[in-house]
Amino acid sequence: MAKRGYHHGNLKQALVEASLELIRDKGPTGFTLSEAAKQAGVTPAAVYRHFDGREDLIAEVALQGYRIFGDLMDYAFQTGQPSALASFEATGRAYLAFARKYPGHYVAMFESGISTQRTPELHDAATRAMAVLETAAEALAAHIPEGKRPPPQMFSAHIWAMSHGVVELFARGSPGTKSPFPPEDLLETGIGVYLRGLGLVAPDS
Amino acid sequence: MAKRGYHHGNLKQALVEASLELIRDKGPTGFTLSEAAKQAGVTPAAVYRHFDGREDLIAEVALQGYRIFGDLMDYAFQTGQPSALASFEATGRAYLAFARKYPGHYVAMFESGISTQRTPELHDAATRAMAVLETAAEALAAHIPEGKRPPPQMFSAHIWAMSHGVVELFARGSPGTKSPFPPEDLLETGIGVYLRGLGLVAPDS
DNA sequence: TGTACATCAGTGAACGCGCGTTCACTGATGTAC
DNA sequence: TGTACATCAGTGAACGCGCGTTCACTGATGTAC
Repeated sequence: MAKRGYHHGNLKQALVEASLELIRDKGPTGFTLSEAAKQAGVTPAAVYRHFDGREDLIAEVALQGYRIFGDLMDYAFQTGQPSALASFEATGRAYLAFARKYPGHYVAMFESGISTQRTPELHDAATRAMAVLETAAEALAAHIPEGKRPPPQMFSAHIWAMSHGVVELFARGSPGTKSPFPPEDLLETGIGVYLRGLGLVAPDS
Repeated sequence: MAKRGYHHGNLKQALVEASLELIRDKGPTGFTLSEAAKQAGVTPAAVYRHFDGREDLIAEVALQGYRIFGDLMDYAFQTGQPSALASFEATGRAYLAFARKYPGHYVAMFESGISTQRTPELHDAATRAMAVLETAAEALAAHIPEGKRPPPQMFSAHIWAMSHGVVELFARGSPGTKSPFPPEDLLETGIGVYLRGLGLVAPDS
């Protein structure tokens, strides 16, 4: 793929991909700029042609992650249309699917400690991804009788929290905990019960 | 408190408390054995009189955390008795309360990457804490018509996941995200909707 | 009460290591004429 | 097509740093007699 020789050809992206693997395998703690450089076949100093340093490299990984995540959420949302309910459920599932499919990005985004406020770009990408879930929640809220309607931001937050919790506690090998159920089932049923609680699903489906 | 002089008097616990502060302030990444020693007013080498090394020190912090957590869960459970519902809700709330009140312990337990399998002691303490939530879930399950009763482990997992998600995403300053609502409210309403979905709370309470 | 001595919790110096970062440099590429 | 030269992406050596860990040691404590 990349031309090899004195000039790498596509070092920036090669570094991102090396970082992705390292972050996935060793966690954000274990990730080092030097090792990422080594894995890309290059001197640590070369990294500074493309990034401001270690943090900046992680931030780029996270940025790409948020963009992929946003695309995935968008796609899931579209998949469920025109049903507000189906769209909402699909976006919930997309969270877990993303964590599974892009573990390196996921860790860079949610476990590396980098702030989404770091750059406007990063903030935008993160906001956009979240906006999809909120849009889905708003559409769903329209189906709830006006008087008893909670703010849509609130239940998008609930679903986001449950998704995140399921991923952290049961889908990643975190504290050696054995998951009592497949995470996908757990999230599916959790969202199901929740939506029933909102009166959006028949009690006896 | 502690006698000062050549002999510290209570160095082991002093190290645990220094670690607690460091972990709280700098995260598990920023925590170093040397700095913990320094903060306890002692040479790094002195740490090895009481711990096998850096990891072992973190593990002790986590162990104490799990014990406090277990006690808190127990207490919350008792508080809600004899109502199964009240007990269950109280244990859910206890998770967030613990994270707020013991942030250093919380981080050591859930974000430091140490495994609960590390020692039998640690495993026992972690298991015991979780067992309280499961007991509460079992008692609650008895109130659900037998046919439509999901396994109690499943909804204790749901509540655990939502609690954990709320803490990680909204109660800790993690990715610079502004919480749209107070975490306590978010968790309270989230659990409320969920329990309604289980048919355990009247739809119009 | 006083002395001898074992125990043990600390010191402090040293280590090797890998880290992130800097710097002057050099080799490859691409463009102007 | 060929040469001169600017640009730029890499090298490699060096740095200072703080880390976790080890070791022989020493000072304080507490117990036996």
